[in-house]
Amino acid sequence: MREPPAVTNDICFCPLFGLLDVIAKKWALLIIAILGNEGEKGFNDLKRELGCISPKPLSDTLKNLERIGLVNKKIMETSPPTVKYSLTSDGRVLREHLIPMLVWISERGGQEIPGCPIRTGIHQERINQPG
Amino acid sequence: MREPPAVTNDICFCPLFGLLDVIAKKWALLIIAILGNEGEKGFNDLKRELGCISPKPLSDTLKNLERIGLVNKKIMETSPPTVKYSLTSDGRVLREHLIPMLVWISERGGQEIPGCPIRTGIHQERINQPG
DNA sequence: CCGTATCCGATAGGATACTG
DNA sequence: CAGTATCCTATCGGATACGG
Repeated sequence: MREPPAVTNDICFCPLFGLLDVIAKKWALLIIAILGNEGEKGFNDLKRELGCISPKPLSDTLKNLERIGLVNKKIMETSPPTVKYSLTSDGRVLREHLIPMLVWISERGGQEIPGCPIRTGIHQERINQPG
Repeated sequence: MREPPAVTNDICFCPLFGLLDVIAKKWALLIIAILGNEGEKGFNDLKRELGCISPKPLSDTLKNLERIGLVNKKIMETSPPTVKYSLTSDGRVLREHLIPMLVWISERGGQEIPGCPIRTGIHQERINQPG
């Protein structure tokens, strides 16, 4: 990115970029939305609910979300070890802001993709339950 | 993207992707936020306010936002012609959902970038005025 | 079950120069 | 002023195979 504006009077959005660089991506937003449902989820739970994501972008996104403190990863010492992802408290706050936006987007209607068992919109009850 | 899930019981997020593919990017979100301030803006107004964006991504993003009906482009037949970008009514609705999220993000604090005249947060009055 | 490794294609996005 | 053109790099993200 080019040097930020030098003049002090200018507004600079850099304070937003630490988070925006991670969450302003479709998978990240959906993961935050989904993680608030029904408590903790495993890697493959998420993969299944997202429907069409490859393991690599899911893994990458989860690591980034964990790094910036929105997602918590818990490893239980069972055998085999059980892994559970959940939102941190910050993640839950962010989600509260995010959900109305996603609901509106889904209600406005999106792209129809051939072969997709499309819904008229996201089922609000699926993304609006307390985490 | 891989084929969406075939089983009807599965949730599919495809309805979200038409919009998400465009707006789930840092520049798009900031442009929607800024365009709601102080009425219409020209290309270089936006460029200046965004602070560190190259003309190509700005041009690309504006075209995408216009294509999906969130941004309106008006060309006035002055000489030289005057171009003004503004939010459509849908764009304004989306922005209403977006702003609280951006404000929270900026208040939580982001990345400190060397050379950036960083603020403790976005000035809420700058992104919260009626469009 | 939970990923990592690898490879690959598509695209976001930056720098710069230039045009009407 | 409002972009377009060109080139380039980085990264997003998919597919598949594999390992703990």
